[in-house]
Amino acid sequence: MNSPKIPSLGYALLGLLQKPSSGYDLRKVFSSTSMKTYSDSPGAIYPALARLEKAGLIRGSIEEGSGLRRRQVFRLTPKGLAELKKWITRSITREDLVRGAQEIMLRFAFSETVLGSEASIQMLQSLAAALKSYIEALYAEFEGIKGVVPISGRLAFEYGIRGTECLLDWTRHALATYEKEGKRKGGAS
Amino acid sequence: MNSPKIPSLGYALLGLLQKPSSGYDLRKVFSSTSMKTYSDSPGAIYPALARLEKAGLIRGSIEEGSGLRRRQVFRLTPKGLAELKKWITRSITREDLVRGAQEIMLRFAFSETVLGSEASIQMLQSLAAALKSYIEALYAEFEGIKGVVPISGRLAFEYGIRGTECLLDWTRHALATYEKEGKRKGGAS
DNA sequence: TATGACATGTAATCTGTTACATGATTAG
DNA sequence: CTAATCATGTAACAGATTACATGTCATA
Repeated sequence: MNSPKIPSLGYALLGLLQKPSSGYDLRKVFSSTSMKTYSDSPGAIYPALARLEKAGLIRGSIEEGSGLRRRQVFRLTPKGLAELKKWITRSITREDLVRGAQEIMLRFAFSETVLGSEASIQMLQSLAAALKSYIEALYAEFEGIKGVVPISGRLAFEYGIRGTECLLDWTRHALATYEKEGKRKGGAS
Repeated sequence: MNSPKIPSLGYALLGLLQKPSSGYDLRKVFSSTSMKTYSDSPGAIYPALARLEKAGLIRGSIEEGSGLRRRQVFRLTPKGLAELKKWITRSITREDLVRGAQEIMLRFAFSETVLGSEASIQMLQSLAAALKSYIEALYAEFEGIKGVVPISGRLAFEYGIRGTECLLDWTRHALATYEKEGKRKGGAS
């Protein structure tokens, strides 16, 4: 129906709202933890929450009397949870990889609590497949340019390859971790 | 005087304009090469070029008669070259690292042709120092959270560390490469 | 003559940044 | 009483995305 493209920040908020929180709580998450890549400015958070609420993905309720000032606590609606699940389970494309690992990691980080560890494992497998084909393409492009660019340009491109290979290594490490956990607990989910 | 904050795309354009190019040429670079992270849409490129020209950093001249349609070729002005140099030689901060490696790599890729290999080496040393301190901080934060997040969250954080360590490894590789090159040519620039 | 590559641009819209504004409550 | 922290928001502006508009030249 109406899917007016939710930006990355919107999904970050949906994921964090698995635990009901106020705008201020969310800002603190962005400013104090490792999610500093997202803006903690009120001019970003509050309008984004308003958009999500207008789209019916979250619902805010004012909490009075807890001592402090009026606080609006937001919760995921069923529609919001569905949207979050859809986002996490989208298969990983070349475009996702070109944009960088950040959004992929955000999806992965939420995958387990939203959908369970089988979903995390599936995401890792989809990621590994996309990475292998991407790395091949990068090597092919490298062959074409390595003679015609300065050393710094060649090295920068090499980092592009190394970083992607590092992500693939991590993927294998993560899969191995889930395998171990699965055994320890004796099975999936 | 007037430094109304040039966005990343602006610097990418300045760097590419070391070789005089038209807007269309630049778009092709963004759409066809490894710089796909930047938008190749005319709605991004042409206004960005207009801003740079208004700021006196580049100058466009219409090239007639080369067979095809009117083509406006842009060139760096001395002011633009100075701005580019300033951007490349800025020391690397924690904020730069948090935002990701992309802009750092862009600066590095241009450093050699704009300022020479000594500048590239200095940038690598500055980067290595910033990375070492950042990695320590990441490990410290990891200790605090690894018990309280789900496996997928812990793994995502681990990737943050691994990716940063990978960048540090690359930095050493790049420094070693310059050392070898320096020996082969018998000294710096 | 119609298609596709070359080449440049504009308009509407969306999102984020920066800075400001407001006001309650708590600690000193 | 004053400052800091909690908590929410708005307004002006900058920049990107998407889609559209325009027009040339080569080729099939």
